[in-house]
Amino acid sequence: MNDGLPPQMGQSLLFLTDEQLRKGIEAMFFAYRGFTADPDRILAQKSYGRAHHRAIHFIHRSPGTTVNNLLSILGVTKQSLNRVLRSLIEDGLVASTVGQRDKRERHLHLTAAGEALERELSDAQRDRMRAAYRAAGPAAVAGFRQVLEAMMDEETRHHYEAMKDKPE
Amino acid sequence: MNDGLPPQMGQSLLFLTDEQLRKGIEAMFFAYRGFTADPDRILAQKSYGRAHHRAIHFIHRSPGTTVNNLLSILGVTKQSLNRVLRSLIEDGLVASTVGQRDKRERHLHLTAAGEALERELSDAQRDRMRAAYRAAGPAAVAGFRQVLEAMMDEETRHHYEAMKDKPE
DNA sequence: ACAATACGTCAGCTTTGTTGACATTCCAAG
DNA sequence: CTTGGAATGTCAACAAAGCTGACGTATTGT
Repeated sequence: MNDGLPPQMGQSLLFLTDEQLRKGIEAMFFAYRGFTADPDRILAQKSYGRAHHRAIHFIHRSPGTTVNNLLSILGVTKQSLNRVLRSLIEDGLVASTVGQRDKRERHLHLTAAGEALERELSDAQRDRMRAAYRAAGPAAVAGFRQVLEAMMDEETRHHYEAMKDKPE
Repeated sequence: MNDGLPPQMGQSLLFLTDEQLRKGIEAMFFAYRGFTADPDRILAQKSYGRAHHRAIHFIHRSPGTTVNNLLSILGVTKQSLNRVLRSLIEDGLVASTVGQRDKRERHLHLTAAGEALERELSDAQRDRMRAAYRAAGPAAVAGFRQVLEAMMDEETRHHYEAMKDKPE
């Protein structure tokens, strides 16, 4: 339990040592690779990338979302998103419809084919997540989420909270 | 507490619902942005990228490591790593010395300037990590680490475990 | 009428990943 | 001892996906 740390250090602060923080940083780096590995394999077969996955995920989560809204969630430029979106629309995975109230807006939806790919990707990602959750147990999962939420940028956390409690 | 889930579901498995898994997936995505944001800002000023940060981090952790070893830790191709390494060597942040036993190998070390940048980057990253840890508390941090470790690939976890307990 | 907004696009650049080809070095089989 | 294959690392060229900047168009709202 003792990591060779100064015994005069308050016992309750041992988890804030540089050593503990470094382990957390490396865990984050290595875990993120695992987190993306399974979807990446599926995407590579279809010559898509992670950018496509992100767009598909959030269009699925917020059907009818506008380009601008997606932009601020993903935190990329419109030129960058547009490249991805264009290929998804051309391939018939995403439908873009002109807004009724405001005709400048485009509302984005997944087509049946888009939903199918979304399910394939999220199934793969959830499988790994489920295995990790099951191995770690409910208390660990609660801590996991707490730390991740505390790690987000202020603005990012707003996006996260906003879609946190949407019904499936 | 009840998320609108079927009441006949075992109480202990509520954390494994698709809904909970999706929240974890999104938390992971958003948190990783925060995780890299501070170092990214520093790196941009010096016209380096995340790849440079990763190389610097692991050379700092394992001084004298070979290119091949670094390769398997980072999980990229040697050509990709080489480009990054070359610029770091040209800029005098990394020293590459021919192996004594095996002259094919190059042993990598950080120079004084390299150590200085490493410290600047890891200080920035640790600050955010520390704030998150402090906000979440020691129990949450333990759970955080447990879930991340369970999320890694088998081979990746070996790399993680191997450098987990090295002295600073 | 006019400024602001939402979206799309063109051009060009950077980072960071990829494959392919190649030089050097080591080691082991013949 | 030589020689051929494996291992290590480098150079070249290409692709994905991010970026900035400029511009066009349609629509909205003042």
